[in-house]
Amino acid sequence: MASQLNQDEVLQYTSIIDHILKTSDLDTVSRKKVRKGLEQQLGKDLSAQKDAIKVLIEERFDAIADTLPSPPPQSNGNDSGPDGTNGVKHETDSKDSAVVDAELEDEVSQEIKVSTVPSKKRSSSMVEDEDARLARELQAQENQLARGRQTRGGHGTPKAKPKAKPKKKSSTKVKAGDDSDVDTEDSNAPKKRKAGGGFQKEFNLSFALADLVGAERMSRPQVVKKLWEHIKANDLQEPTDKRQIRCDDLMSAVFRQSSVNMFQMNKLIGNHLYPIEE
DNA sequence: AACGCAATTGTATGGAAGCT
DNA sequence: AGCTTCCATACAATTGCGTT
Repeated sequence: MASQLNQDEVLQYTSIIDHILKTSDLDTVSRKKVRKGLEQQLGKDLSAQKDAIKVLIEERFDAIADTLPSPPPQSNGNDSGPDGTNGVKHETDSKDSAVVDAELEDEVSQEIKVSTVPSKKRSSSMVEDEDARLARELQAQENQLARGRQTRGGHGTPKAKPKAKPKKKSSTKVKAGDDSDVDTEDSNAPKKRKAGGGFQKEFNLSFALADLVGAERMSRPQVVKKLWEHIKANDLQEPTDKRQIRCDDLMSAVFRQSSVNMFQMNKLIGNHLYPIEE
């Protein structure tokens, strides 16, 4: 098969392909789509020249991608570290929510561009692009690590809370404990994920937090548990609203606030958990 | 009295979509 | 049609308040 393209065809197809690519989203467009568009424009079936056209499309893709403004330097990229632990709030507070939203969106879209190495869309020929992407990804990760305090995904996860999911764990969850026991024999069931997921993952604790809970390494739930032990032992709950926790010296060192909301506490804990590197 | 929900994050899994 | 890849979602522990 694979009849080649003659000079005229190359010129003709190139201009059409260029047009299609320029009017499409390069992140989502596929060879197939371009070929279909080309067939549509020409009004004929090009399956006989599929291979040649495929090569041509990839060439044009590269060429056009090169002419586009290079991917946002992302200078800071992640740095917008929103919850920069303490004091950070003012940063978002001072901005219009609209502005913040826009920035957020921008950030997300950038991140998506970087991370979604659309291998299935771009296919094999874009290896160089892929390398560049990987390099940027690594760079971004390094930046994050360098910044030290990360809530580890705390702020970054673009899809972290896109939609308030209809979490209805409730009943199943309540009995999860004994469920898992029974699980062993009753394995014909959809086989839940074996315990040992994210909740069991241990983290290195910051000095302040380690001081507070009395251990240098713990999983998140364990930290929460210890914190509550500490809170109750010292009677740190606000009598009027028990969800409010008054911070004593040890806790102030961690949360840098005089009082903290129960849920906020969980959030802030993330700032003091660091991945354990082998 | 019992259950649902709120917040946090990492992992597993099922489904969907695209490509060959 | 089969394979690959990506995305969305459930779930794990913890507590206290609110609702039914």
